[in-house]
Amino acid sequence: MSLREEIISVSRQLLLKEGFGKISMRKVARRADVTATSIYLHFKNKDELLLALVEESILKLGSELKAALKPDSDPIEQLKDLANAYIRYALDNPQEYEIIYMVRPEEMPKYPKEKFQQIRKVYELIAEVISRGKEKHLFDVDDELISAYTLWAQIHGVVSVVLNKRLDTRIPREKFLDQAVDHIIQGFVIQKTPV
Amino acid sequence: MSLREEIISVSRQLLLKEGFGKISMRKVARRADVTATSIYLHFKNKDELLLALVEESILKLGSELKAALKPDSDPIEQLKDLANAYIRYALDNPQEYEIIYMVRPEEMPKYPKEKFQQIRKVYELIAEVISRGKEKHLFDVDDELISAYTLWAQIHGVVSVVLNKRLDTRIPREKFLDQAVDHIIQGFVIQKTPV
DNA sequence: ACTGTGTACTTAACAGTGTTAACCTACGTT
DNA sequence: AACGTAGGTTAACACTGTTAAGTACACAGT
Repeated sequence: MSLREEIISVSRQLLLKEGFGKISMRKVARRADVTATSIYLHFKNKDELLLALVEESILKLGSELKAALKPDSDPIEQLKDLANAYIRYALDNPQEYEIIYMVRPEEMPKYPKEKFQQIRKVYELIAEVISRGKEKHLFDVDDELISAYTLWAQIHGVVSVVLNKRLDTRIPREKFLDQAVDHIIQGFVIQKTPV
Repeated sequence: MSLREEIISVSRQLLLKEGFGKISMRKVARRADVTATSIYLHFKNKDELLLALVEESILKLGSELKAALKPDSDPIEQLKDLANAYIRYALDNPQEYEIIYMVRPEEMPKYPKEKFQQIRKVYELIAEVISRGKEKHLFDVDDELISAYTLWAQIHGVVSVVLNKRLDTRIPREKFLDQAVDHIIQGFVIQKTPV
């Protein structure tokens, strides 16, 4: 294993054990049995190191979503499965999820798009499901890519409130999550009032 | 002005100018013309200082929402106004908004509830609108408090994606926000298919 | 008038942070 | 044999949050 890989592996361990906020160059270096400055031979700075972890986490999230997508279900069920898989991943792997949104390198705006093509693939996965539902006249959407982002954002918000411990203590977490998913999905489907 | 107030005021200035991540005890102290240790006479630690700023921001957000609520509109319109006011506040005051969600004191779980009663009032503002809509058979909700949290969470997610610059460059921001609000509101209303 | 108490502040220090400049050393190529 | 370079090192800079100990001063009780 190259030192670069070793550094990432050690950083990952630290991420899982203590969260991304407690990753420090010196701590990583110590566990990789090198000096802190050596890391700079393989990563431009700390942001780039963390970004490597972000990429890994996005990939993992993407594969979880892909695994949750049953190809024969109807689009509404598929969307629900995707939402629940997303929530499950986030709550089961809070550290790995958080780093995706919490790390914001300074140069983010002008960051090479290639780095984010993996995340686009995830969006397109959602967009496809929405497209299929639109064809079947199940979903009431205008632009499916925008809708995919909207769906993602809404679920992220729900997850984020739970992870940030901002949920009212009176509200049971599971009930909140279930009801949130219902509302979110309902925002996309065309509803037919049973006459 | 007491030193405590002066410290908060200076911290606020720093928050607005550089964001919450760049607030440091020594920087605050320097601008308040005292030493860093003096801050500890008025705040238990940095988290408590930041929490004071969080409270201020929540209060401000709350009053913006209250101002946006036209008492004579129908609940659907009211909900839309609240959502848009929320988004406007967050995008116009990113630093003040971010600190609300980004600061997570270690002892958050067991944090005194009183501190968060202001934010509860905001939730209850939303919950009331939802309740009124429920009475008028406009909204399809189970528990209105949970729905209020859900709505909040969804909007936060949408805002957060924009603020974190995670929005696809192909997607125009305004269109995304409009469509997101539409979807979110639609998730709450009972739709009647025009026969 | 003298002593004591408490408040509000300071200085000095600890243990850590990201990052850079300068240096060293071993290996592969010419 | 000489050179260049890849991959590491040490030392240092300028920060960070936080604590222990010390100081200066106002006010109260005797």
